[in-house]
Amino acid sequence: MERLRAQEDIKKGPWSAEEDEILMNFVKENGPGDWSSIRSKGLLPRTGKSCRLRWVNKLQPNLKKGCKFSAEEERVVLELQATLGNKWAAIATYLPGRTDNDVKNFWSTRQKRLARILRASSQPNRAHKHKAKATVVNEASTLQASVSSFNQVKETSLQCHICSCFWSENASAINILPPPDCLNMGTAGVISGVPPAVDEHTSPPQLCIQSNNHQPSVSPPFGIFFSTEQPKPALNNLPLWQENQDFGAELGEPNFMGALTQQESLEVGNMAQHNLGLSLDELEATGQNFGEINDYKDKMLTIPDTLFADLSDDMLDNLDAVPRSSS
DNA sequence: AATAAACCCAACCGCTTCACG
DNA sequence: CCGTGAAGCGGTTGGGTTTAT
Repeated sequence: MERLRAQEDIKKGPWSAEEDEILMNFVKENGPGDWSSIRSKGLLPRTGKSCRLRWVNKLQPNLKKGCKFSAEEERVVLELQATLGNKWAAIATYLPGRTDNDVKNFWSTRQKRLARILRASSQPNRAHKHKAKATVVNEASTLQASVSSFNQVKETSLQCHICSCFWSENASAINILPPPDCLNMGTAGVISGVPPAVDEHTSPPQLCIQSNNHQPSVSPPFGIFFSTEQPKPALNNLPLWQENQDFGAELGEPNFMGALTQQESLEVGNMAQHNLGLSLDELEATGQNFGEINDYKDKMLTIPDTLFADLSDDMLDNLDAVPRSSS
């Protein structure tokens, strides 16, 4: 009975300014901890859990309030999410002024947005269907070659079509970030960079390479992640991100991937990765339409026509969400 | 101007981990 | 060891705000 009454005394819902002030004063005097004593001392009718959350997410100093994630923050979130998974608290430690809740909300919103854009871009355009193969082969091999050489030269410069690469050695992952202003065929960006000073105790060793002659108009994330444990990093041998594995479901055909061979699944999945990995904010800000971006992505991957031979019309309609050459 | 859709984010819930008696 | 409570974390929800139609 006592417990029941105690539960009824617990206040929920939005915090008032007065409650915030009481909590701030408590932390000022006692430090951020012993949250449950706030209620047991009768200071606030809130659970310790609620008090802690309020402090962590809203009241603690140095929080970035009311400003959107920057492109750099976005890049960090995407890179770390790919490496760490949904470890929001861990990811937030790399983003000063951001909480795990911030990162979580950012990611969640972004995923919804991607899903919406994916749907929106799925409008049927049969004229472009089945035309993926012709112009893309060379670019795919270019990327492949670049990845291989990058593996070997690491710290020196190299020529390729990719303008921005991120190499997280401890995570056994390389993130390739090709901004669309490198789209022009034949444009070779000189990539050079040196490993930044790294405190191995506070941050994972990371080599960040930026283009010398390109300031990406659409900054990362736009990436392919793969394990360096793969003996030969090749486009058709990349492990999929989880969201790629889920892509079949996104297409409205849960068994889509299952209908394909593993090799085909990998290719489609990585193609989808491109689609899902766009930096939407900046992409939209540039005013570029998705057709252009999709054209670009076409140049990065080869999708054999045979892939589509056995798919239903509905599935093909959905696949229009995936980049396809307009030529 | 009205309405719907999308976005944003505060706060809750449930689960796991950890510390302590 | 075991039980219990606190703290921490990730998932989810709901409501307010902004943007698009």
